[in-house]
Amino acid sequence: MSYATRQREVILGILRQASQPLTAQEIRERANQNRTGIGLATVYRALKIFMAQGEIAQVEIPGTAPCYEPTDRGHHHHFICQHCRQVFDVQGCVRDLEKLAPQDFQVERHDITLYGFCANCVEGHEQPETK
Amino acid sequence: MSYATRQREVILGILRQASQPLTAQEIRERANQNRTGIGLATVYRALKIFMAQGEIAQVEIPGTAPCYEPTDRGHHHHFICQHCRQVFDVQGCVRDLEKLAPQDFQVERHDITLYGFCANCVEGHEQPETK
DNA sequence: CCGAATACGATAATCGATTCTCAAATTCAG
DNA sequence: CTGAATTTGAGAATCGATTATCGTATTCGG
Repeated sequence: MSYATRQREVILGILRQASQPLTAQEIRERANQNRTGIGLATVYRALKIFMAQGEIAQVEIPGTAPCYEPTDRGHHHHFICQHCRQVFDVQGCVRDLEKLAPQDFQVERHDITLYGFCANCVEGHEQPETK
Repeated sequence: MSYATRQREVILGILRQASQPLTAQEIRERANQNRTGIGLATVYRALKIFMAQGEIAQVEIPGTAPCYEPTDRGHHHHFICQHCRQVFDVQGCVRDLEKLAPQDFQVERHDITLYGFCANCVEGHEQPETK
């Protein structure tokens, strides 16, 4: 009912090798760096299939196009660099988040997004400590 | 350089009276419930002006159109009902969020978004405790 | 009150993300 | 290998959010 194709392998491979969530565009660009053209439509078709299979998940970051990442990375959150706009994975979490919601509300899940400057962009922006 | 108009008063009033952040569409709908037509373009023009003045801020929620809320509500976060899709303000916060980021990263701000069912929608969905 | 500056409303235009279309290419069961 | 089912790529089409256009209406200093 579904064929295994070179393109889908490439797309899934790119997502797995990436250290950050990627947008559909970024996936296409990386796919085309090496081999021949993979169409954007194909990327979206593959993403839809992989999401249906639970292989990957969409990460929606305000102000950025939706990103995708493998689901096998466990519970984590994201850091967005205000300078280079890259999205980084952040391990770890905090407890007691559910307690923030009003009592009658039922919290199913949560997202934490940190904004700031990544290691590469810290220099020159908002110097951390002019020690 | 900028005229005070009935429309802008209405728009700002709606945002201030609302208990939740509102989308441009929602603002227009509420404005038109009572009086005569306020165009969507006018809503966007007013929002842009109020944001430039620091009166209101944009709240970007993945999967929802951008919302707007007054800036005088202090530090808080948001809860999105997975059923009715409404956005609720959540008071309070957690500490030590900065510690989640890698050491070389500089955290400037953060967003916490809770997802689940609001008080009105809990019944019938994922019953909390079939006690 | 007058008139220039500014804002309005309706709608068309734009924008970025995503989906659709369709002929050609690929996959894979037999 | 063969052919039916599926997928692909390129570009057109669509979608929702936002912005631009433009003739008319409103604001407000003098």
